[in-house]
Amino acid sequence: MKQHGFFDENDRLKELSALGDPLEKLNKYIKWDNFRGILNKTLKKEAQGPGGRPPFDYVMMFKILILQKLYNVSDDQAEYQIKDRLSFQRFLGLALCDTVPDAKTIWHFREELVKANILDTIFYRFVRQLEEQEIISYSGSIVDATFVDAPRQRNSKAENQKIKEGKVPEEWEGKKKKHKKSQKDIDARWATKNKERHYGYKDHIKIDAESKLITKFSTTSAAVHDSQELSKLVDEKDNILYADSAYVGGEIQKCIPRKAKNRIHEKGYRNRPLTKTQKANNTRKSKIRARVEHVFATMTNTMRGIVVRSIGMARAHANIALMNLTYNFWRYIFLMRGKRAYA
DNA sequence: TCCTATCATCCGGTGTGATA
DNA sequence: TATCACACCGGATGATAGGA
Repeated sequence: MKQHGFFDENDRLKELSALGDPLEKLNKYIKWDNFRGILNKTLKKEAQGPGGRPPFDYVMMFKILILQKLYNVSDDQAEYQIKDRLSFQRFLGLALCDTVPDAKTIWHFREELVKANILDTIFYRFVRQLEEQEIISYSGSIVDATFVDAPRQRNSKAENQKIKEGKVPEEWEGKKKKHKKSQKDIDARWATKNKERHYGYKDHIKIDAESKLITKFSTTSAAVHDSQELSKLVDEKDNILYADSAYVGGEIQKCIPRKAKNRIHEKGYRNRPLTKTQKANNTRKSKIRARVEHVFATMTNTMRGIVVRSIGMARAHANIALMNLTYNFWRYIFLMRGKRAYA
């Protein structure tokens, strides 16, 4: 395992002064044992015989994945930081003398969850808990998307052309080249926004306007337009729907439930600019819609970036699900801690 | 002692930033 | 622009730990 400096002193001080001990609060407010059932059901294998080394506690392993998303650390870093930090050990319920899972064990655990495709189930199970507690009200919903940058590939033009066609370049095929193929992301795509180039995926989310909790999400490559995923995000629970002008269009209106009030921004066109009234309407809508930007800001600043380091859509989707779930945990402890009007 | 999950290590591969 | 060091991902395999 590699050990190297990752957190500088400023990080530590910032964390201590601004957040107190967030991990302690995560343990206080999140009922981790609620996830034990689904994790055991999915991961526990039938014993093939007597004996065998016992696996690490699945809930503890799951908490490690949340730690990784909260602090944006790799598997190797997670192993090192758990050994190094008492706050991490306390969060996981480990004593100083306890064995810490190897970086590869963490990788394998995540891989099992990806293969079983249960991170969505876990995410929506937590959303249901929040609905039952009436923390999510659906009095207003906001839809938006953000780029999730992935490691940029250095493919040749010909290789990129093949990938665009949905094929795998021949040079990556074959027994000898299986390592190369496993390192190549053929699902991530390029996209440009505000003259900035992005490579990777998109996290399309719907949040509850009042609590700023994520209630639904979907993932695509970065090249898919925001509006294409709207139908997957809206549902009958939505009463008022907010979104920016990227979601304007004839087909789009069809997927909005009839009872839902449409508060999507109006869009100006060439030779048909917005009127003063339309601009004023957009400004009024913006006051609510902007709340979704706070979600992305928390992910960028507090959770140290919206990125994935994995390869392929399945793993990226799992990592994005974990990221959204971690954000919801974070937001939940904030709401529970203050017990004050939502900021 | 057996069985098997996990560990340790190696290898192949990519991306990024510093430097010349 | 090329090269290098470093950090990291993903997979394979033999060794090891620990319960029955």
